[in-house]
Amino acid sequence: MPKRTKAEAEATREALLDAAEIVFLERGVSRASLEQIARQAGMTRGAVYWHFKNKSDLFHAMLDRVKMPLRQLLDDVEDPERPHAPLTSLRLACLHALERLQRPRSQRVHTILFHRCESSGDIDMLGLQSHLAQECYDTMVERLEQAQRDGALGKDVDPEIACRMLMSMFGGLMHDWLRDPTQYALDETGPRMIETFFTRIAHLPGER
Amino acid sequence: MPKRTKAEAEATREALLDAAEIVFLERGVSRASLEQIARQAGMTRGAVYWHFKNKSDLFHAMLDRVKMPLRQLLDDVEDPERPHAPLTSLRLACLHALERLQRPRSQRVHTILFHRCESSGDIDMLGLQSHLAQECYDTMVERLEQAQRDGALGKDVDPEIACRMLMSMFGGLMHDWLRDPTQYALDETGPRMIETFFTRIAHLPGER
DNA sequence: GCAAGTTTACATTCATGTATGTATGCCTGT
DNA sequence: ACAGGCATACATACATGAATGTAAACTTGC
Repeated sequence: MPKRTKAEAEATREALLDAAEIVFLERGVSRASLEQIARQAGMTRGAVYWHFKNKSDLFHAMLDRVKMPLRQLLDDVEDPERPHAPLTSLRLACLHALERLQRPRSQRVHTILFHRCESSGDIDMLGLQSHLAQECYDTMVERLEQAQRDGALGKDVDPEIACRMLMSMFGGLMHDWLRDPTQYALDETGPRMIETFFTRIAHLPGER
Repeated sequence: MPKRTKAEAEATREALLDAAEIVFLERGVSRASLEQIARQAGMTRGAVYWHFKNKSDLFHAMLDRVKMPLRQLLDDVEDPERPHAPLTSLRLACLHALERLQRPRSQRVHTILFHRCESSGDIDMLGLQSHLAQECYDTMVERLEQAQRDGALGKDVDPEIACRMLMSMFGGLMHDWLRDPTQYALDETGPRMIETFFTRIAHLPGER
């Protein structure tokens, strides 16, 4: 029964993306065939090739549905009326990101990114990740330097090093937890890690 | 000119593993064909199938050449005559691991593990990683609990949380740096991150 | 009726595994 | 010590299957 209405066509496009998430997740991106994805969505490969140029295009379209730059995370937690201290902003943004990560779609896609795909040739995970990381680094280091000027950072804590620590810790946390979400409760352990990091990196009461 | 001496056969086996590292690295594990690996080693697929059961077997053999459990790292830095404080042991082990990571073979293989392979079906990265991580967690948490009993840990620092933080940070550091080793000098930034972590997680002078 | 959306059919490529060929190293008996 | 004989260490050839991309057919909204 080909040729649906325009809205139905858009629905099959979404169904194909949903299917891609499922199949990529359980078979891995490279072993997943477009045939399997199409069947998962109740379609045939023809539908895939109509909506997407090829597997790589489908993959990137899937990513676009969950993209969320740090900038936006910060905007979400920042109130233009009463701005937070820079460390507070970063901390809240991290907590917010943790919450989002647990949303089913976000969790699926990030699991795929970390554990179910390899960077090579037509996908180029590295360029994508590097770009994201650079942007993240720039905005974070900015806040941390401000925090230092405010005297909010521990005296021997270098902003750039703290920035790398936070990025590595957060990325590593995602990596570890997504590998096996049953090993610990992210919504308990995650926040405690974030809290401990910011508490300890900050200028402590009693510290000279 | 087939049929080499026993020593030569072992040499071709090593050559095949070297070739696998190179081809896996630049093409990704799934896109790498045994043909390409064999040619990289100056052999044919026959040689590969003689020495290894299939690609998965070859892959695991490649991993076996760089395996280094945390236990061994700790043994390397610990002097049975004069044992270190637990936090010192962990710190030294981390630094030692960073050094090893920069060795060409280790760097290549870990880059493959983090960025050039996907967990699915006959490879099962997840089981492998989970096992490693669990072992790592257990031995680290042990030391951190000892550190806490010694009063060496900051008063609001939970050993299990600190353990996850360190593991995530270290794993994230590897992940980030291996993605693009030119972005920063690991032998500068790495140690400074480790130092900052242990300094700040430890009980600080002046802390109540 | 025309074009959007989807199916079916087909041609091509490519990796895998296996089976077979083959020359050489190694060993054993004498 | 050396002459078979056998297992080793590969190379080559082939059969198979699976995935891709494209072209053509079909079906329905507008």
